[in-house]
Amino acid sequence: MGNGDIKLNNRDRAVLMKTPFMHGLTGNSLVKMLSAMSVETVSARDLIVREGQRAEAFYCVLNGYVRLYRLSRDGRDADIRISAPGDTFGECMLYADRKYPFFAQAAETCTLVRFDLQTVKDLAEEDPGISRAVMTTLSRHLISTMDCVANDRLFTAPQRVANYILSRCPVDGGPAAIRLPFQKSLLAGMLGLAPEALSRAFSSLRKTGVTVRGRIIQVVDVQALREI
Amino acid sequence: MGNGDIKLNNRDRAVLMKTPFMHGLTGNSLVKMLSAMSVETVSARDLIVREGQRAEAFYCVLNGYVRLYRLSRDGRDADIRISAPGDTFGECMLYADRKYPFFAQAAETCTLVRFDLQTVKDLAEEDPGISRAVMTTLSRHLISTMDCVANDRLFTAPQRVANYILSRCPVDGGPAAIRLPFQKSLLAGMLGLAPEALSRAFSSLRKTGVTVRGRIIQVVDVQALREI
DNA sequence: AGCGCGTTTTGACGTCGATCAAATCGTCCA
DNA sequence: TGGACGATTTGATCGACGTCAAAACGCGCT
Repeated sequence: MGNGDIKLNNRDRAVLMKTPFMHGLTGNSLVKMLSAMSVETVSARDLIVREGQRAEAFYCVLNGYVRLYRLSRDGRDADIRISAPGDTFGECMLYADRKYPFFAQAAETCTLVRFDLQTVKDLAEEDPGISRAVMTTLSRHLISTMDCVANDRLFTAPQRVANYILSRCPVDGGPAAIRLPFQKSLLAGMLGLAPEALSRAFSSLRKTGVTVRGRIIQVVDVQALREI
Repeated sequence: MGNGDIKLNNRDRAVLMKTPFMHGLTGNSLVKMLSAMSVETVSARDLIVREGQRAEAFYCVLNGYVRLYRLSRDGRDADIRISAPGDTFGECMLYADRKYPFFAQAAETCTLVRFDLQTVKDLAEEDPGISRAVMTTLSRHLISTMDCVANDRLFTAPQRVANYILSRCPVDGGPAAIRLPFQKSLLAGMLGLAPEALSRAFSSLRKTGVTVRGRIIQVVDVQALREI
């Protein structure tokens, strides 16, 4: 703890500084915040937090992707959220139960910043800027999680995949190509699908002009995807 | 606006005062908060907010139930959350987009308190107690919405119904009876089911000792429900 | 360029839940 | 108490998605 961001490379530092937690911090608050932070590197498949474990920290992803999920008694798992670089997770524990309500697992090698919950909570009492950062982050997460519920309940697999593609496409209506930033199995979990269902959804989108080769997705007509 | 809580009956006032927004407020903040509030009564099926509408307020339910939902292009709707007495909704707009991401509809006649977003936002800057209330509420909503995603993805209809019953049963393991506080169709939407599916889930629970008559649900053995 | 392993795709099949329609139930009112 | 109306249940059918197994692919390695 307390080793600050000294070891961060430029890219990681830039990601961290763009988060609301670090963005507009004044001198003294910044110093204190740095003392509440430490940097961690975890390997693919490592567990970062366990459901039911007492919560003492929340995390910011600098590099890689983290899978938040829950298990059923018979061992099946369901993803709740995928945290990308710049995202935090576990910040909902600042003002709630003491136990994590999910597992967090590194989907690949990840660089994380760990924030001590109690310290940040204390800081938030003094610095409205930090409170604001917490509220902003919580609000966004709440809204995106509500989106997730609505998507699951309203849309079929091909529609959810189309929505995902659209969310990563430039806004114009013409052709586009995107590169998935992670494995398809992770995308499947993110959309609440089995990998096989994701694969079938992609092939059902071929007739709408979607071509998939490895992680590259090409779209003939972005506008047409919207009509699905 | 600004008519305060003068018109509230005792029950409604008690509900309001138990919310984190009003609970520990000091004199001056309390006065200001009161000036940001107004009381509204809405009839069954009235829309309280519309998706896409510019957000200028959030709400606290004092009486009745409010359905937050989204529509698909072809007119189907999906519930995202049911707000019960004591719950707030729309508070995620304090630090996020300006447009509501859902519709809110009174499921029955409701009494609500309307909070002006900008005023509360300004108040939160000065009063850490208010910030704390916002963060507490957002955290709880985020966690319960994550629970919702996990439930949808992990459990079948009968399991979700069993979970709901258990969440409203006294903790001990023996027999119990509960009364649904709303129509079954609302419960169905809450659990992400069609009303017919809820009905079938109830009847599939008969073999586990669950009896339903109108809004009364009787459970022979609470412990047995947990094993489903 | 060829090999080898983990990921993804495809096929076959079963189950769950949505949908539509019709019957029944509950509750409110006169 | 008898209706009447909306809510709920039941039945029949269908489509979407999960699961398991096997084939194909992609990618990194030498």
